[in-house]
Amino acid sequence: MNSEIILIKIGANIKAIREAQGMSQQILAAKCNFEKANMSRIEAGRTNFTILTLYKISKALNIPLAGLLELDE
Amino acid sequence: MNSEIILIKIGANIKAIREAQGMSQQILAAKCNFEKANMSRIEAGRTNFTILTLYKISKALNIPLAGLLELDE
DNA sequence: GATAGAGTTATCATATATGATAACCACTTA
DNA sequence: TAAGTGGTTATCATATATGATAACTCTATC
Repeated sequence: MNSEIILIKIGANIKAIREAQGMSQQILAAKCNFEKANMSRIEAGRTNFTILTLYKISKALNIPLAGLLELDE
Repeated sequence: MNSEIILIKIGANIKAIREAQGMSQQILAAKCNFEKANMSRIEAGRTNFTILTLYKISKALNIPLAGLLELDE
């Protein structure tokens, strides 16, 4: 699996979990203390984000860190 | 749990898994295509590394991505 | 058709990850 | 003692993440 795909898959995971909670990108971004545009970038797999950004998101979604990285590799 | 601790814990996870496989930092770094000094930085929690770096390490250790992020949060 | 909410994209400045190199310490072994 | 292995730390240039802003589309609702 190449790099682009990894980021796209993880972004899709985040989006799916967010939507399952009925939360908007706007709100999720706010809980993470950044702008919705940045969340869009992450969910689309358009940035190779860091562990701490992943952590902020996991906290905001109230799920364990590892829960965002299911890739069926 | 604060940011510093997160990175230190994940670094410790990587180190523990690497050692369980009897692999040196040198070798693991080589499998990831970077220098041992960078692996040392990661294992010590001294850098907020990216998803793709995590992915390289998970591939090199032959474990799923999520396996590196167990934090008992 | 005007307003508002949700999401996307482009752009920018700034901070920091990345990859590399080199110097260093500790330990082992020839 | 010297050489090799494993790991750490500092430093550097370059690439890119981050956070913010603004402009835009689309959809729904008033």
